[in-house]
Amino acid sequence: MSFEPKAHLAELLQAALRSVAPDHVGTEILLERPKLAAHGDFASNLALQLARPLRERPRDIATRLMRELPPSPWVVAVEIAGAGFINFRLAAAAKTAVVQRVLAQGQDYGRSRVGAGRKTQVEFVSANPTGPLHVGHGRGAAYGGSLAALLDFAGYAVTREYYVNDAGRQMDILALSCWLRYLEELGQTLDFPAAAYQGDYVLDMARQVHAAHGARYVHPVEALAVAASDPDAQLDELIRRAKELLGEGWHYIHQHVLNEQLADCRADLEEFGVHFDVWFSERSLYDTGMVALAIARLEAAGHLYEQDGARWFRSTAFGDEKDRVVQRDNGMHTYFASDIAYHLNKLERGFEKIIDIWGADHHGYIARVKGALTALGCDAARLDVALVQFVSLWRGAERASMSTRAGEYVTLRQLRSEVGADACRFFYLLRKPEQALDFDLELAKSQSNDNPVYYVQYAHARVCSVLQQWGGDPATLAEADCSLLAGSRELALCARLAAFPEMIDEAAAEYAPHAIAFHLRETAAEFHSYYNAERILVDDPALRAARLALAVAVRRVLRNGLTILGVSAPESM
RNA sequence: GCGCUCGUAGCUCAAUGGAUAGAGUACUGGCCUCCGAAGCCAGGGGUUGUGGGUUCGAUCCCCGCCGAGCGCGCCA
Repeated sequence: MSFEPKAHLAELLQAALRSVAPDHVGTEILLERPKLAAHGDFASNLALQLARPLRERPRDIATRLMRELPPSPWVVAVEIAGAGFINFRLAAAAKTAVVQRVLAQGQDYGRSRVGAGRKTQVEFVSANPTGPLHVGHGRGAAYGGSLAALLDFAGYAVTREYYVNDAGRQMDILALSCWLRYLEELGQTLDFPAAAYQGDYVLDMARQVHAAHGARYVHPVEALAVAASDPDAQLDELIRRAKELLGEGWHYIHQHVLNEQLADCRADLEEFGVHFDVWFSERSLYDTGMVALAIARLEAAGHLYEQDGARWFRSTAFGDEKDRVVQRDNGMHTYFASDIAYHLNKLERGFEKIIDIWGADHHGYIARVKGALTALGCDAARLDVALVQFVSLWRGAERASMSTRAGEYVTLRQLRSEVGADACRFFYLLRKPEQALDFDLELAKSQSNDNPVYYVQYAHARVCSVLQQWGGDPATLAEADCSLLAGSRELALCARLAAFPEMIDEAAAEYAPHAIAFHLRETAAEFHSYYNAERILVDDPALRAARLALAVAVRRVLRNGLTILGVSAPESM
């Protein structure tokens, strides 16, 4: 039986609407599950919505709608309440049928087709491969990974992509840092620039180069004596000389540090349960001429101009605050230029929707990227940018430093090892992305035992434990007579299970995986409550089977939800 | 100064424009001879920063103000 109460009620209301207000059949039929049991199993505000267009009192409209509702064996009562809500009470069988539905659909329960297989790309993390990921990246990883899984579950054809910034100055600085450490490692004395990367991982990479190639890349440090007007200029000059001195060797070191950092980053994310389908190289955009092509297209369309020796994109024509440089006076393209090419490339790959997940500090970028797409004749509405607010890390009352350059920050690895991957992901996802997050390490560590994730996992493990105790074959539960589930807690649980697919659709539409975390916590709470109030393994075989079926359905929903969140569903803990 | 995001219980956070704003945590008091007490039950806790506006109805939408974070580079 594939009967679904919500869809059924919507049909009944649609029929009544056709009869009562034929001119307004397009009115959206909304059905919600009331918070209060006194308001029935479903409520519709249809009469309230019609009040204005019909110029009639909501309660009068509700009365007429109610009179025109086709009779249904699944509905036992219809009431008008409050300002004009129509409240429905369902027959018990209509409520408990969800249990068999969950058992039959298994890991696909909750999966929907709203995405209609539309090609969708989620690009996230995309951190510069210049050092270990920190807790801020962790939030982006948790959010992006779960959002991608959520959209996949909702029927979109999702590609998970990481944009590798392997073409920029930051990579040059890392390569330089590695080489300077290498020279130190070989006994040379030099002033390691304060603006270079200080972290120990740079030293590790330098030792690898040493071990593999000995003194092959040694050059006299006298050539590196640079008069420092300012730190940035000093670095640029050092990079220039390093390239000159090393020749091909520079490319080797550059590639080496890139490979090392990417491998480290990928392993880190995989251990966090976050997988990417595509690692897209920024450099490839230059190598294949895509950047030049994109800029040429903007030029041809008349959106570029020269000023102060640089080439500018007139982004103010598309709502940006100021025009933006795409090519510097030294001939180098800006990061923005490759980003234009990248987004153009994304659309050319046939994605109907591209979702960028950025740190909140990049919000000023949205207008210029969308502007560039519009200027290129693309539909900028196909790009959605989801901003993730910052994570500030605290050790008790003390704020932890988060400087990548200085190498002083808490890494995602540290966080995972201290708090655990499951707890980390759940903690990240327990708030919506636009909310700033204070992550107190002391708190996360000391409270890891009553972290909400254990609450949900515990409910899952409990069901497993009961099944083990029972010892029967869960497959036989498909024949259980679920109409025996008549208790208020049992019916509440059934309603909770039935709401899972509805929640999935809403969460997907709003890019809000945190809604899953909250829903699972509520599901677990109702199960714990039920478990304490009633015994599942009762003597009566029929009732026992019905309760076991309900428990297995709860376990299934918990497992399906946790899977989307990237959190494990342990059988014991 | 301008722009983006945010402001909800002591603390951390929820709530497609809907009915009496909800959880967790902390605090107080109960529940294991009974399927896992990482659990359950009960209790107090709020002028949703503030002042207006829109309407049948606003935590949500609009405007002002206060406060916090971020951005405003030929860096990424």
